[in-house]
Amino acid sequence: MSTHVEKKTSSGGKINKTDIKPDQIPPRDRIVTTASELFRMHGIRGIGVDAIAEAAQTNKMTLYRHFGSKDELICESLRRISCKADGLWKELAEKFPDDPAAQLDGWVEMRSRCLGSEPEGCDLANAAIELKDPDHPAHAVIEKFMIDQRNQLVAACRNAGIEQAESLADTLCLLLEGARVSRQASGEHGPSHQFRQACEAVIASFAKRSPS
Amino acid sequence: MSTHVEKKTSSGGKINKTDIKPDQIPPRDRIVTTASELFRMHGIRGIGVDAIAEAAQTNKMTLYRHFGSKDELICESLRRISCKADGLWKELAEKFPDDPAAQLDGWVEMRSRCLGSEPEGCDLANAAIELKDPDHPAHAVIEKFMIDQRNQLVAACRNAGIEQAESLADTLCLLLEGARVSRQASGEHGPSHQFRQACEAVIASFAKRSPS
Amino acid sequence: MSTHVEKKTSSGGKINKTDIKPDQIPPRDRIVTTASELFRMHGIRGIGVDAIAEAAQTNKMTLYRHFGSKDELICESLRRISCKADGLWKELAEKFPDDPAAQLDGWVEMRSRCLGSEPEGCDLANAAIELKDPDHPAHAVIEKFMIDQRNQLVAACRNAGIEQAESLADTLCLLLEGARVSRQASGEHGPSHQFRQACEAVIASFAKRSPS
Amino acid sequence: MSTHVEKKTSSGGKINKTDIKPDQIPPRDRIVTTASELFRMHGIRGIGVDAIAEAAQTNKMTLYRHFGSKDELICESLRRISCKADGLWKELAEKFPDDPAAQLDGWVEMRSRCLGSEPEGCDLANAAIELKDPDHPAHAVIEKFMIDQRNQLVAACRNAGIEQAESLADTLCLLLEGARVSRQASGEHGPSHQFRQACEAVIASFAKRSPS
DNA sequence: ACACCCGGGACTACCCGTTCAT
DNA sequence: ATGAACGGGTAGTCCCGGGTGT
Repeated sequence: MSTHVEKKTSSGGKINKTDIKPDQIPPRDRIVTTASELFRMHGIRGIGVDAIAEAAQTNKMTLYRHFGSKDELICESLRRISCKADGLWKELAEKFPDDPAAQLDGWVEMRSRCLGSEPEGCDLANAAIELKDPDHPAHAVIEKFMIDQRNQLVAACRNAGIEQAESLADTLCLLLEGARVSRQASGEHGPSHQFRQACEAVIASFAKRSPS
Repeated sequence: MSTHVEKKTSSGGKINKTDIKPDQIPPRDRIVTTASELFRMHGIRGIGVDAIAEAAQTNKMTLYRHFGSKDELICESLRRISCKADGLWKELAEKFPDDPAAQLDGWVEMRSRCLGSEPEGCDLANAAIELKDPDHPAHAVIEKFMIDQRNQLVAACRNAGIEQAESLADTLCLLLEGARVSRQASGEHGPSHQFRQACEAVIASFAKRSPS
Repeated sequence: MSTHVEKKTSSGGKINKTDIKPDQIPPRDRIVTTASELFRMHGIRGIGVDAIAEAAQTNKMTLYRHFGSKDELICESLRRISCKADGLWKELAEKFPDDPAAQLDGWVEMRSRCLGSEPEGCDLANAAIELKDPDHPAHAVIEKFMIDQRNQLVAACRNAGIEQAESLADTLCLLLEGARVSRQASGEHGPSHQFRQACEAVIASFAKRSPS
Repeated sequence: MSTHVEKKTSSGGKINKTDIKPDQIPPRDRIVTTASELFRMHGIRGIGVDAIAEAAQTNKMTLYRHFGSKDELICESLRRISCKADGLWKELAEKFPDDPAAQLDGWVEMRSRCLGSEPEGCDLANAAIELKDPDHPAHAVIEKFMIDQRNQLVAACRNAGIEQAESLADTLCLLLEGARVSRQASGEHGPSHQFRQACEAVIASFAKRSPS
């Protein structure tokens, strides 16, 4: 497992056009970012702190001064990811102000596109599956994230005038998680391709029941 | 066995032929069964061949004579599980002969009950998530299983008179996988509790569109 | 540990620093001590490195890092035991200072008591019997030990004023080894019970011949 | 176990003494003899049934038909050896008829010579040391042998007019066993060279106390 | 920032006692 | 009756993991 740490984000994400040094960003951030990426690629158990430190262009000791244990790093990594996911709703709100239904549709659209571009599925859900031990501190992070996601979805549904917002939100959660895991297990031509249509159908079905 | 200190033959002597034999079942089966269970409990990466051999009341060498590698054992274990899952459809067919709609409902019912009793979700899907390496031989097994499952679901839908059987089957797949992973990530009070209602609603929705 | 299923770090998390630490003593010492005990109980050939490592609360690799081979471990174990036996003479010298005859009697007394409390006999002698291969490195350790033991016995005899110190020492050696092996072959009611009286008689006999 | 002893005669049913074949002796005997020798050379645990069968110019199956288990073979081997040892006393009785004292001296002489020619010591005692498990059937054989040996020594002593025959016999036993084990642990120049003199001195000492 | 330690997982080669198919 | 196969086991190797002291 050599370094091979080239940032593939020249196309999207962090644009660092000004920095010649890749390490202008503080080590802590570099470590978390690198860790997240490697966790996603190889699984949490599949990558070691050694490789993370090396890929982050630092050393194990610095890593341990910042995090104390791999478990802490895992948690921090998951926390960051969940923050980034939160930002997504703000984007939608900005993109479709005063149009909750469009926000909901936008969510489906966005998630649907992610299914193609991010075949690794949901990092948080994957972590939950990989970390069987229910006492692992990551589970708290995961659970909180899941609740937040659902709440935001519920809010979006409610704003969109859906009466049974909770039910719809739950259903959409199931479809999303299902599509993500199905993407990993069955490939891109499996049931996950049905995600968008299923969402739209379900939303339509719930909207019908609700007096708009 | 803590220290293997009890020898059986040259030092232990006696062994009346009626020695405790908890293992009428051949070692190979014991190993696969035990492995499946331990994989489910601790994850594939979370359990070692040594522990499997010990739990199967045999030793590492016998394990390796039968399987050659842990990867082979993983594949065999997944194959068994997928066989068992196949049997499930036969059960439904026997239980509701000549009533395809009831079979479909029975599937929902059965899956719904499993969600409560088997919090570890789908072993195959979990394995797909844990085994990131796309070249891992297990992926072939998993993919085949997923296709089979989907096909059987498609057939059931079609038999039940659904016109867009593929779409419904895919949607149900998504809901099921989603519910299973959500069960692990969010606990039993998360979106997974919505599985049954969602399935029923979706089935009803598809049935409506199909002129039976 | 039956299944090693309890992981410590990545899945177990928490580990408060005050984790149960029954092992202030370094692994190397634990291994040697444990090995000595298990060798004594089950014979050198009767116990495996795996069982030793497990009983020493470590693993095979650590064992091999410290010793390189089971044979080395055997040698080290025997060396330790022979050191402990050396300390015995110091005890006697401290207990009976300036009274060589009492030291000799004390030796008989002590050995006699050991016959009852340590039915496994002399580890070094047993090892010599079990390890038939004369090229085994343990034989050097054993031989050195035997010579040392005899020399100390000779010195004690000489200090006690015995003229034919070598002969007496050899005879006492024979009686001791004989008693120890007889203890194992014939039980505690066999000839070994005669050890003390035989020693005393022999000592008296040699003392008589020596004009003090 | 079914066929006991096959007929070894090459022609008809007569016992043909003109054996050209070296394996005129029945397989069972060959096996036991070979086993005894190999056990003595490599230790009981140090040799396998495979090697025994091969050395006895037969195969494992035949061995197992005759003995059922290695443990049985061990026992039989030890039984034979103990028989041979019994014969030794008869020899002495024939050699020195009506002279018990000479028989005792002869015993010492003979044992002393054996110490030089048989460096492996007493097979029975060695077996007792190697087979730590007290439940091993061999221990019964060993114990019986030891008792017999002691009894015969006691009888010889008593016949020689020793009053404290038991004490002397026990002492001689200790010296013999001690010499044998010392021979293995310390080599031929160790305390075992003192065996003869020690025996003679002890006998003389006991004889003195007894009114001849 | 390096080297080190302990731990452990996967795997190999070989042996032993026993049974079975031939 | 003979060799192959089986179930069990042990010594030993390699590599990587997390964590610590320097």
